[in-house]
Formats: sequence, structure tokens, C-alpha cells
Amino acid sequence: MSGPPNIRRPATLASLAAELGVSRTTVSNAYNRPDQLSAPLRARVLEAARRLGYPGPDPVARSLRTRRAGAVGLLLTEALSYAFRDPVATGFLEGLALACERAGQGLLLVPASPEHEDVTAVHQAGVDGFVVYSVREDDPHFLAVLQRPVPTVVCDQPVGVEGVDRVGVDDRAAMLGMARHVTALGHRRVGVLCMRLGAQRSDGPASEARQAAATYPVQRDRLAGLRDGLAEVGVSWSEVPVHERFEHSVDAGEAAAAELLTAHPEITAIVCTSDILALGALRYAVQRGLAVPDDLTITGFDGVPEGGRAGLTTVRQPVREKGRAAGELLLERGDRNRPRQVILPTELVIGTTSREPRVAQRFFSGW
Amino acid sequence: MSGPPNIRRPATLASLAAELGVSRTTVSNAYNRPDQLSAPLRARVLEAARRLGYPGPDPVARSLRTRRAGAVGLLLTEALSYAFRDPVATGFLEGLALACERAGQGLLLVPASPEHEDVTAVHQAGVDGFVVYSVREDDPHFLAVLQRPVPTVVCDQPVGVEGVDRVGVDDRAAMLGMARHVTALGHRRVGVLCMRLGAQRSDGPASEARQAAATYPVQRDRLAGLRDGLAEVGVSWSEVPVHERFEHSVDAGEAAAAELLTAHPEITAIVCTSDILALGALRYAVQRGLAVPDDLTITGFDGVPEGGRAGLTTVRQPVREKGRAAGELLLERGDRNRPRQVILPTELVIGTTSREPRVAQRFFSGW
DNA sequence: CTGAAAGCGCTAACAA
DNA sequence: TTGTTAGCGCTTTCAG
Repeated sequence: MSGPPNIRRPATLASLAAELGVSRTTVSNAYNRPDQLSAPLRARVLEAARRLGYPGPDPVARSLRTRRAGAVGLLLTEALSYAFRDPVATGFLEGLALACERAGQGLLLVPASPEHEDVTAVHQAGVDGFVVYSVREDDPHFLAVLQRPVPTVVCDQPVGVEGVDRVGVDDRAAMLGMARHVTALGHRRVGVLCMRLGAQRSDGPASEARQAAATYPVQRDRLAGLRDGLAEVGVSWSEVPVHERFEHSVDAGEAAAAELLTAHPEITAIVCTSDILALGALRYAVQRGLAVPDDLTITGFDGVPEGGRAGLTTVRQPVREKGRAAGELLLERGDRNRPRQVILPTELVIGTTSREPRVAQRFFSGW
Repeated sequence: MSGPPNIRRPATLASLAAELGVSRTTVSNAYNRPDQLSAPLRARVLEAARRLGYPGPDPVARSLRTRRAGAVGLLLTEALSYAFRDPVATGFLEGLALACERAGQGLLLVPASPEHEDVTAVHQAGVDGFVVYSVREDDPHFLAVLQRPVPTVVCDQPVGVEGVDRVGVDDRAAMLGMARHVTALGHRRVGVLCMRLGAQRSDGPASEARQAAATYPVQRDRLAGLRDGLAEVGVSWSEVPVHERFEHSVDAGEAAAAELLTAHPEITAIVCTSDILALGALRYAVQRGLAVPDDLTITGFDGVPEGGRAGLTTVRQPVREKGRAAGELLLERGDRNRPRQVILPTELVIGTTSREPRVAQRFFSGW
């Protein structure tokens, strides 16, 4: 027999109904509306199902008819497996999974690696809505999601589109707070380590042009906040070296810090747009024999556990809450009239990696 | 209009075809078989689609027809969100996600919390196969998965069922190796910390009866391996206290260690069936002022990064590989004749938390 | 290269 | 309480 790709389907609802001499409705009801038929009849149906190996209503056919898939799709900018390595992504996922679980919805991880331009995975996904987590604004997968006639909520992205809900934090304001902390300590020679700014790989100094063209909103906002804060004390952004890394890892942070300090040895503080990068910078400092925070101030962003253990000065953002909020926004069956927005609070955490620069110390001790 | 639950679907393939005055086949081909129609016609179709807001073929309808969903389902024993907290589960997921991504398949996390007896989530899941990760043998969700007429691979479970593939490690042999390490050091007074053994919550000493009735194969095997190893040096299993914890966390391990050592202060080594529990035991030892390994030997199982940082003596198992292997086994379109099995290697890692017991030291120093 | 016909398996009015 | 009637939106032989 020219069977289907997978495995033969032993019986269908129709065949079962025929076998029993009842209507398809009755069989369907036996599964979905037990109260719509007598107990004995239902028992007979279920028993026959067992006997014939009928596995219950086919979920896909059911979905087609009911127009709901019982799952939400998650679109990530990164390779899927990355989501399980990055602590921020993991936290977000945990929160999202929690929300889905509560609502009895599945969570479909859509295989949309940024390498492939192939968006069929997005088209294929049988979901009732999408959560889009921190992808580039011009990501083709994201565009494909917007095409789909299902609700969507984006995280860590601007409210680009009509009818798309959003959850995030005020990255710019948060980073402004960090900048003020750093400048208040007396730092004026500041260097920056940031994550990827665009689609094409680039490791090294990021020109202002490149910064301006950044397609990752979060990075753009964090840099903007820092710029604002430095401007307040008269430091022009054009004197601030910004080094970018495509890979987001501690190793990458270490390498970037080396690069930055080699090119700009006068720097007294490295502000990083993520804790992971900051942990790398910290490692570099240790390895090179620089005392933190005495010789060098290093700050992060996110508030990951490992950063906490290292005493990192950082901005803590509620990643798990972000995931939960995203899920709830999507699943909440309310009036989906106008786009909603959830902005969660952040907290400046002053750890043991930030302090006045040596020069300032000398200056003050001269009193 | 009495629209569908979600959102109106602006246009369908049929309506597009009608609009254009072509057949549905042609429109379908425009999406799925570009080579089956002339380029200009295809362009016309796509252009009309854009104009009418046709989002492309509906994935669910398509799945129904093609009999493939483009996704694999993952069934976890724990609450979904746990998967993102436990490092072993995270590693497994990372490997599985990698395999799925390579095959262009989605990964659907099925919301099957062990609390709920409700298995509809399993019935609902539109997937081409299931991966079942370390669930109880009698878990109703698992049983529901087996009902479904799709291929299934289990991880960390015995080859229970017909036609079900399996991946895992030899937990029993691995733990035997650990037992030999511990006994070779001279330990005879051994206590055990293990994870949950059954469905109903139980925290405290686990009787031999309860151990025998354990429905978590991994725990059963690890305990068996330890029993084998102790038997080799004449230690009867009935003298070995085994303390169980339902929750799998460092805190739980800490509490269990306290309980164990309070009840059995003569113990010189605590063998744990997971690193997480062992880290808890370690914490308890520190807090109580016990020197490890001088006063107390502590061993784990799994080889998680944090354990490595703590210098834990443990059995390292390739969790990521397990995930990858599970995915590949499922996705591989080979003869699915007889059930296949993948047993991955483990490695005994001797860290700084195991050593001869004091008594043995005294004994030898008497020479 | 294009079209007509025949369902995939199920659910939801509505009627009996 | 049960059955009848229509599709959900799509793909796919098989003819033209």
C-alpha cells in the first residue's frame, strides 16, 4: 500500500464510526465532549478504539478544523542551541515556558538560524502566535513571522509594526544610569564592549556610522544611553572607543578587552553591554595582572548569576519576567485591539568591579 | 462575521486562484514547486498574493495533507521551566535542538507537568515524532506518547516498548566504577543521596522496598551499580542508608546531607546520584565545618560545569551528545525496522572531593 | 505547463 | 442523545 511518509495510521475516526455503526460525531464527542453522549456508548466507543488501535483524533486534522494549534512559536535570532547556553536567553525561555505551561500551550522552537535565509521553517510552524526574541529588525525570519496572520509579541525590539505587542526594558535609561555611576566615580576615559550590531560579521572597533546603522535595537539603545550619560559630563562620544564582537561569549569578551586596552591603554573603565562580555573583560584583566577595580573598572549588563558571583557591577534586568510577560501577552485572550506594551524595571547593581580611577584617587588624596 | 477563534485569514489559496483565474494547483505550485510553472506566471501569483494579503499556504492544512508536521515533540518529566534550570536537562536540550535545527525541524516542548494527569497536550501535539527524556516508566504522558502512531525515542529509560529507539548511558556500570573508586580508597561506611524514585513525593530515607519499586530507571540503575560495587568488598546494601529527595536542587542536596549525616555520623563518604545533590552536600559540609575530602568524601554524577569548578569527583556523561543522538535517531530516515539503541560512554572524573577516610589514614600511618 | 477531481481526518451547526 | 451535512485549506495524481 502506498502509505503515508511516516507510519500507517491504523484507524481513523470515520472507520471507527463505521465499525461501530455510529456517526462520526458520536465518536468525536466520545473524545471531546463526554457529556454529549451516554456513558455506556462512550465506553463502547473507547473500547472499540482500543481494540482497533485508534490513537484518538489526529491533532493536525483537529487543528485544521478548530483553527488552533495549541502551541506558540518562538523565534530566536541565534542558532537554536545557543538559546540553551546563554544565561539570559535561558532565563527568558524559562519564563516563557512557564507561561505556556500554565496555559496548557506547547512551545515550538522554530529552527531559524541566522545563517540560512530560508524562512520556510516559519511558514511551516503550526502555531497560534509567535514570540520574537531579540532579532534584527531586518531579519527575514522576523519579516516572515509578521506575514503570518497570527498574533505576535516581540521582546527587546521597538514597536515596529501594527498590532504587534511588545515587552522589554528601557535599555537606554538603564544604561544612562550606569553611565552616571561610572562618571560619578570620576571616569572620563571610557571604553566600550558591545555585542553584534548588524547582520554581517564584524569584530573590532565599531565606527559611529556602524553604530548608527545597528539593526539590533537593544545594542543601539544601550550605546545611546551611555552616550547620553557621557555627554552629561562633557565627554564626546567620538572619543569613546567601541569594540564589537559578533560572537557572544566570555572568550569573545576577553579578546575584545585585550584589543580595546591595547589600542587605548589610557582607559580607566570598560563598560560592556552584557555581563558575558564583562566576564570576559574581567578574565582578561586578571590574566594581564590588572587589579579590578583598582586599576580598571568593568561593568556589565543583564545581571546573570555568574556575574553576581563575580561581584560584577551591572544593570539587572528581569529576564524571566520578560519571558513570562511575553507569553502572557500572547496567550491572554483579551481585546487585541491596540498594541500593548510592557516595560519592566531594571536595577543598577553596584558590585566590586567599579571604583574611582587611580588618577582621581591621586587627585583627591592630594587634598 | 462568525470568524475563527484567532484572527481572520484574509485569503486562501482557493480565493487567490479564483481571483487570478487559475487553478489551485498553479497557486500551490507557485509556492512549493517553482519549476512546475513559468516564471512570469509565478511572479503574477506571488504579486497577487502580496496584494491580497495571502500569507502563503496554511501550515496546518498543509500538514494534514502531507502528513508531516515538521517538528518533533519533547516530553519531559518535569515542569517545562525546570528544563531550563537544570544543567543536565539544558545540555540535553542543546544537543537535541542542534539535531533538529540541522534537519530543519522544529522542537515542540510539550507542556506535560507531572502534576497534571491531563494528557491532552500529548494528543494535541502536531509532531512527527517524540523524544521522551527521563520520565517515569508509568507516566501517563509517556503512555499517551506510545499510543501515538509516530516514531519515538526514549532517553535514560529501558527499552521498554516495541519499536521504540533508545539512547542513554550505562548508568549501572558507571556507578559501579564510582563505587570501586570509593571502596578502593578504603571507604566502607557509605551513605547515599538520590533523586526521586517514584511518583509520590517522598523526602527522607528510602527503604529497600521503595528502591526496588523505583520507577525512574536511571536512579534504579545508579543505585544498583553502587550496590554491586559495595558488595564486591563485602558491604551489604542493607547497611547503606539511602536518602531520597523529590526536588532536584542544591538546596535539597544540602538538606538531605544534613539529614543523612545526622542519622549516620559514622559515614565517611557520601555518594550522590547527581552533581546537583553532591554540590548541596558539599555546601552542607562547608557550613558544618567538615573538611572535604579529609573528613568526608563526596561524589556526584553527571559532570555539570559547576561541579567541575568545585573539583567534584564524579561520573561525566555526554549530555549534549545524548540530546544530539536522540534527535538524530528520530530524524534519521532509515529503515525503522528493529529498535535501535545508542549507549554513550561515561568517564570517571576523580576530583578533589574524594580521598581515603581518616581511619584508613590512621591505619596506614601506623606502619 | 495547467486544470479537474478527490480527498487528508476531523468538528460544528443544525436537525431529527 | 445521535446523525446529517458541510466544509477547514491544502496537495496530488492524472488528464489535457
